[in-house]
Amino acid sequence: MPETPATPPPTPIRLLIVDDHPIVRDGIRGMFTGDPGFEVLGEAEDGARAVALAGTLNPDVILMDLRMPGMDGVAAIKELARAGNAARVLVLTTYDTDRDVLPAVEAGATGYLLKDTGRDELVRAVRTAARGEAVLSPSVATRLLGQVRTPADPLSARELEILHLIAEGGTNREVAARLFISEATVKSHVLHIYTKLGVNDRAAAVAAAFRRGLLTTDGG
Amino acid sequence: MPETPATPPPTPIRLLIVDDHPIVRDGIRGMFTGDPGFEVLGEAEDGARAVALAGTLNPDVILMDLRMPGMDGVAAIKELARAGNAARVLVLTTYDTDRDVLPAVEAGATGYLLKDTGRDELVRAVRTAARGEAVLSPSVATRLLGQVRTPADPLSARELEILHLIAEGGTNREVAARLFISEATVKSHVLHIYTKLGVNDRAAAVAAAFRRGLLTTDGG
DNA sequence: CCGAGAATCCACCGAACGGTGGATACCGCG
DNA sequence: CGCGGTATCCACCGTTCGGTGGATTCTCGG
Repeated sequence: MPETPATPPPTPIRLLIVDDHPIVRDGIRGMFTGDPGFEVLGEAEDGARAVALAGTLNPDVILMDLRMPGMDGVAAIKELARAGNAARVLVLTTYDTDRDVLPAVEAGATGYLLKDTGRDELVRAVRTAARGEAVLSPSVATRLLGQVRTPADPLSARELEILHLIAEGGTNREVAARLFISEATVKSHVLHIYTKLGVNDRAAAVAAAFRRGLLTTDGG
Repeated sequence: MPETPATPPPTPIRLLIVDDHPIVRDGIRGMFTGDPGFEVLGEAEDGARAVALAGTLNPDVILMDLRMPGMDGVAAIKELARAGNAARVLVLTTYDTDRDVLPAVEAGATGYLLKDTGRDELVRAVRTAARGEAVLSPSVATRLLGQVRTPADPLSARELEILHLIAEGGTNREVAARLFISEATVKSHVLHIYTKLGVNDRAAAVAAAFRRGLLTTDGG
């Protein structure tokens, strides 16, 4: 079957891959290598390296992890915006907790996907992001909808500090002694924590905190 | 400098890659492709597929994720042992909670690594595992040492049930009404939970449960 | 300047918790 | 059969928690 006159091949979408895990970087690169619609410009293992490379290489889309040592993904997204870099940032990460999703979206990410995304879906998502259109994984979309309905108040530094001590089993009295404040003050903070997390007791507060990424299994 | 008479090239270590995330499978494969010391025989996205392929392909080492839909990694390791398959299983996963590490090790895994393992370390680990020697990431080794010192008692089904209700903020009285038992019974279970988790109050119990994988952020 | 939020603090009081020291019944295993 | 673990249940009591309804001071942004 004769073809219509050949049109020039479209300019490939140029990618930068940012992830602290070598396996993941290799996996992502492997998904796009060999596809003429994409060109992998380079890789970075943290946010600072990503910002530097983006300034040099001018990618169309940056596939960005969030939790990385040194400068994390959110900080990098902010820095890219501050520097006026035109690249679209597509977050690709394991975590869909509130603590991860919202800051990234607020920082300016064009998309947010989880690492269980299949190859075809990822390719489509990168194309969508390159056009400047938003792309969200279903669980992230659900979580954002939830946020629109019931916006969560962030805990203050002091409240977070007290939440950690509560999770270790500290009574209000022990927490007070630890922080050199009165037990009444601790109770005030505790009640504020409950209000913000929408719970009524310590156990539920701790659970909600884990689910929101405020407390983590690696103690940090 | 003249070389000694050439010895035949060593037989490559034959690998099977098992992970439900396409990105990760690609990444792992990319790490070994092109290295003449290894041959990637195939890939599987869950435990059942892994067992079937291992029976057909007879790999030397299986790189196995644990949390997968359908048959998970631990069940697959057990099934491989039951079938007398000689392949060494090197667990490669994101999670190092007690709930993940111990069952895998008990099921017969030769090694346990986390996905932040770099390429060189992973290659070394695969070689080690192929020789039948154990290989553990530092955090997993630490956790196993902790288990040897203070073996953890598993929570009974009832205790787990109550733990979930506590994490939702249920008082002992509410939990009792929910389960059609007396408040005294709930308190007995609660105290047993504390003893087994090594804590003294509900909040610490919930935190410990999340850290051990007994409670998870996806409600399951 | 004003208002909101964060941090600090108080008193009071009923509810709930944690600890103690028991008890019985059932099941599975050696 | 005996033992250990699980599930169920009790009474008592001191401690802690959660709720209520305040208060003051400081900082920051509009």
